[in-house]
Amino acid sequence: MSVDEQRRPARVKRLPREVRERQILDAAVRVFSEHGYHNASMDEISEVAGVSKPMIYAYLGHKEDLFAACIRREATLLVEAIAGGVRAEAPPDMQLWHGLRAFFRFVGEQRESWRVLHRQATSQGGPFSEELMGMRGRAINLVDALLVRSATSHGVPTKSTEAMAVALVGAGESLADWWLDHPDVPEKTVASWLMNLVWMGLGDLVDGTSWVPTPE
Amino acid sequence: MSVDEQRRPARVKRLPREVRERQILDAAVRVFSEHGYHNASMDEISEVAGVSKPMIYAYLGHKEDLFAACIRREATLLVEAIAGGVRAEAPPDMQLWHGLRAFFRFVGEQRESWRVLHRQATSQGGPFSEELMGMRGRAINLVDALLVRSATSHGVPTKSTEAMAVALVGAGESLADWWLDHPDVPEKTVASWLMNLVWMGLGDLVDGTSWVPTPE
Amino acid sequence: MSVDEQRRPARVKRLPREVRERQILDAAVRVFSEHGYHNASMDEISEVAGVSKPMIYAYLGHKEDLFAACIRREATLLVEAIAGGVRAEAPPDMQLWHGLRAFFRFVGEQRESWRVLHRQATSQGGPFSEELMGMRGRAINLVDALLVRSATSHGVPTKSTEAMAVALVGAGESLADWWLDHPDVPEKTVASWLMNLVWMGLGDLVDGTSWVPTPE
Amino acid sequence: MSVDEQRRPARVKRLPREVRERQILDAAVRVFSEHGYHNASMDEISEVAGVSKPMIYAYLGHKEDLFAACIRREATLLVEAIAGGVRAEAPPDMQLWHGLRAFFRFVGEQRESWRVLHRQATSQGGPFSEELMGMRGRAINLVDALLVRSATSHGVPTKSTEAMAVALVGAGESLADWWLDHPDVPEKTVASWLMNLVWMGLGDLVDGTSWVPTPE
DNA sequence: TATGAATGAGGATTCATTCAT
DNA sequence: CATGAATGAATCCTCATTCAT
Repeated sequence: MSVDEQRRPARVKRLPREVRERQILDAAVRVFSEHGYHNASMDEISEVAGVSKPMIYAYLGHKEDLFAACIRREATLLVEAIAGGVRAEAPPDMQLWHGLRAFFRFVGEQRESWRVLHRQATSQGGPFSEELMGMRGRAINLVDALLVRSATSHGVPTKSTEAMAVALVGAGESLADWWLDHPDVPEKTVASWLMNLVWMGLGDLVDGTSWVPTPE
Repeated sequence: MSVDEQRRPARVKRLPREVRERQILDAAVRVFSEHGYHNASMDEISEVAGVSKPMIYAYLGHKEDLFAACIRREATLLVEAIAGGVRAEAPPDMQLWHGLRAFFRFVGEQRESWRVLHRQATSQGGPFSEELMGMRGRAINLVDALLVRSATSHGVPTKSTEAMAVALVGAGESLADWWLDHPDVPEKTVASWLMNLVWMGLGDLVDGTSWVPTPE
Repeated sequence: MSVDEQRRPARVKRLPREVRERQILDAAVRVFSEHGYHNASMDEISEVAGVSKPMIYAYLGHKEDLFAACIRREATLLVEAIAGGVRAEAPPDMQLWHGLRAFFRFVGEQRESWRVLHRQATSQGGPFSEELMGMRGRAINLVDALLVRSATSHGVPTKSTEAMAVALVGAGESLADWWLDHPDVPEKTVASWLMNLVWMGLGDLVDGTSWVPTPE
Repeated sequence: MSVDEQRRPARVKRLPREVRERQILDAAVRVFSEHGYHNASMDEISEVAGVSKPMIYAYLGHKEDLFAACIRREATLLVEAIAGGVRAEAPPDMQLWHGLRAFFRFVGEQRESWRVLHRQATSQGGPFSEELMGMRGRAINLVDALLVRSATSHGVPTKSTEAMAVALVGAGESLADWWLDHPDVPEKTVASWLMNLVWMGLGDLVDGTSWVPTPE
């Protein structure tokens, strides 16, 4: 089996639309993830997908639409993966823990998806940000909700929780990237590092402890 | 004074090379930050710089080189800003605190620089990553060093410090972005949020406390 | 009944060929008239016709053929309309008069047809000109015949009649276009304007009067 | 001298902008006139002009702009030609006569220009119509003014003059086209035919004579 | 008979880049 | 030192046209 056959689906004729759409999206994710949005050419995507360009345009629209479709699909997968990992009835810390593990598992298994979501979508302005920032925002809200729940259950003011959530999501993204370059570290370990950072760092939300600069 | 005159330096002839280079870099940072690397055109840069394109090529090379030069300059400024804020003789926590404040001050004051560094450079593959990732790496190392010093001084193993540093830098970036959209929050507040997250979260490095999942 | 149903024939299966062809031609005339030959897409025609593209090709051939068929049909209608208006036994002037009235009636009632014939067909080079120019030529010949008959019956030379006929047809076309933008003018009025111009202008054919430049 | 050299200007380097613009417009008129707006490709224009496509875009903008520029230039030439032929102090009939002669002279000498103006521009909807219809409108107004002057100076109502002018312009266009296919007829002859048609046909404006249908 | 699926081929447009002055 | 003039090389996108069912 040649490399080409590995990379390109054997060019099969007359498939139902649904299948072709998936083929195209797969190819697009691969190519966008590899070259970035701008350097990815519709030509290469069509070649990788084993489909002619007109089909891409017919089924998924312009380059922007195609990219948005990629993001939408991958982001949905990610969110579902995380949601699938969390147990709603568990206490807040366990919820966060399972969410983190699901997140890192996703990143580990779907490298290309993650790269498209994090690297590419974040940096493109305009129409994509909306699509993606929506997803990111949902993630942040989720974490935020967790923090608020923890905090209020301890009678602590919640003013900074949104910012905290933002910080944590950023930490997670950054760590995920780092992990991609250090594949030897087991997923559980990375997750536990972040969990510790997060949970301990949120001590002040829980017990009111906080660091304050010593007056100079 | 017209808007144009504000934006474009009056086209003066026969300036020394040094000056021209600064003009060009200023323009490039502005344009890259506004449109992103790919959508920035050399034409616009030359126009904004008030310098003809051949000059740009003569002084700063191809588009990639120019972009790298922008990043190099801005990243250096950022690193210097941070370094300038830190006092070497202070205890680790105060060093981190001052570093954070300097970082947020830079972000607040040099929005365009920050956008180029964070948004643009991160997403471009290839030659820029190297340039930028180098800088980012240096920041991470700095934080790492701090963590290591704290940890070792308490006899705690240091295996995870690099990852921790990565996470913290990510949290900082993410928070900085968030802050750009919430300008009402004072710089000191944002910094203290992150400081608390960081410092408390690092508790385990210092005193061995850590969160562990309850066995299910 | 929705707008779509008004515009598109309900997609019925297994119609006799004749009916399908009419559906297609109707749609084609509509679309060509609206967008012009080049900007009309086979896709839109097939959609408007409520028929799949392969049917169009099977029944009416390539785009050019289809366009030619449109022109042929509409031109035939126009010629028939005019012929139907003329009474062969009437004197030349009354024949012209009735022909003109029939012509303007057609233009007023079949705007789309007229637009396809005049605007689109005229400007497309190549295969259409032939089809259309044939029709136009027939119209011109008709007028020409009338002029010749009038002239010879007065013993006047007929050298310029063809050119005169051409001029008159052009005047009619131009006036018809103008009329489309001035719908308040009654058809009879427009017709009489042109009739007067024509008939009086042909005075020289009839009685030998003519305008000659005064020697300078 | 080869055919190519005849057709394409020898590719000369580094000409001033003005010259290049004229070269490009010349080529564009030629190509548009030959293939029509839609079938004319920017590639062919650039080739005929002996200039690369980017120059065309830099100097004259998009295809639409280029076409509009062609029309504007040619229409201006035509109008100037006619204006140059008319003597303002002459009586109305002589003015019309000289205008007609100038018009036919222009058509005879600038076949390509005429084809672009009449065939192409007329049929393209949208942006061109405006440009051209403006010119055509001016021509019509000119004729109209002449008619009005003649009519009022004879105390005749002027209601239909605009329509008459439209008809006459249409007759002129049509006759000009016909003439292109009958080059043996001398220009003066064609002009006089039209002049007679016009002037005699306008008799009713002047002396109140008119044709009326005999009641049936 | 009728169509959803598929594509070859070509067209407009835009840049980064470089001469020649 | 400085630039107006010029282009090669892509890229996105669309459309008429045709299989295979």
